[in-house]
Amino acid sequence: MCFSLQSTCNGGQRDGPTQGQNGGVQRGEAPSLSPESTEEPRVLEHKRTGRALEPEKDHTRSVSLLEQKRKVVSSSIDVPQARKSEEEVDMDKVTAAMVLTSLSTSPLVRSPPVKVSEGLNGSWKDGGFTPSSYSSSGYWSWSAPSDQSNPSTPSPPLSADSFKPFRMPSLSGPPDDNIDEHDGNSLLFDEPIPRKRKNSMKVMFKCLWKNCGKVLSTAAGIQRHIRTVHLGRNCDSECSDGEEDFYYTEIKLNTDSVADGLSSLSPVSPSVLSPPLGLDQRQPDGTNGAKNENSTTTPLSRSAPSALYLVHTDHAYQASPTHSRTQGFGEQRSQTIAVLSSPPRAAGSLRKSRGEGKKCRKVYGMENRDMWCTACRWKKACQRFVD
DNA sequence: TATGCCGGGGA
DNA sequence: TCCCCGGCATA
Repeated sequence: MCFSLQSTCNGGQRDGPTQGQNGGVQRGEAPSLSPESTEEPRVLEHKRTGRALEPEKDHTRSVSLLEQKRKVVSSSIDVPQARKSEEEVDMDKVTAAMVLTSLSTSPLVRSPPVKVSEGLNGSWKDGGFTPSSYSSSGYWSWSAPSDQSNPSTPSPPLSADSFKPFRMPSLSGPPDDNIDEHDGNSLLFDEPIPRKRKNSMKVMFKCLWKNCGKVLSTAAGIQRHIRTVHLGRNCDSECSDGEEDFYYTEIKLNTDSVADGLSSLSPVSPSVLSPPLGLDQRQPDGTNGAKNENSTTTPLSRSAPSALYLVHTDHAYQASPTHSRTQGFGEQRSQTIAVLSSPPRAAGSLRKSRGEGKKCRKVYGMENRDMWCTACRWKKACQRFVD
């Protein structure tokens, strides 16, 4: 954005020792250096120095010309009274038009609407913000017109480094960067980080049905999907027993670390979060045996990029007691989810819990290692003192 | 930190 | 297959 305002950008260096030498630009002299930037510095100087009140001059000049016209007309034309009043009516119209025109071009009038409705490009350019606040480190900032009366208004305290990556794209960026001035100030200069963090996690709901993996943004949507597509129920959620709760999972996408979270979670991508195979291996009565644990967890854990997203486990236990018949699966899924949150190495292995009983090591001690069972010597599961 | 033991590698 | 060990999970 500094391309056509290079001189102005340099001139914006307030504290640098080379101010006025870097490019030979002093603030306030920018208008004479770049033909393309004549309007912005003019507005810039408008309040600060009072030297260049071009819009108001124009306004005054217009009114003066109008007055002269009126005088000329009224004096040079000797018309009948009726004709004269008609002339006056015309002149009144012209006057009104001129006044309106002048008012509409006056920056004092235009500024407030600029703050609300205009985009950033028009804002600073037309007087809403000044290019003089372009910092020496090369980042745009701005100040409200009311601040322009103080030439020494310091730059915002926020370091420009943290501000640049977010601010610059906004000039041509998405609409949500089109923030109003106050919001922008608070966002950019006060606490931008919490705001960003707030938006950095995106909660999605992923269907766990085999070969589906559909991802929806709402729980209701995924429930409806499961109910209608997989469970074959065409009724509303009223007739649901909540079984669909077990066929989707809630995932949190960290949009900070995932460049394009949804692209990696394409509904047709089975590599990200494979639906639990155990789902289709449900026993006829709808329950799942623990024997499905291995077949369920292994493919999930091996393929899940657990570093990229977190699996929210809360609703895994939100099932009402009426879901007790699927509790086995609930437990299985909770284990699956835990696996997803773990490093890939630990996944897939259902490491049996550490035995409580004394093992050869404890019984015989390290000094009597030759008395250990073979398994213990080999650091395998003890065969002598089996739990 | 100590212990149990899985997974993997070398012989 | 035997043997050993790195490394992880758990108490």
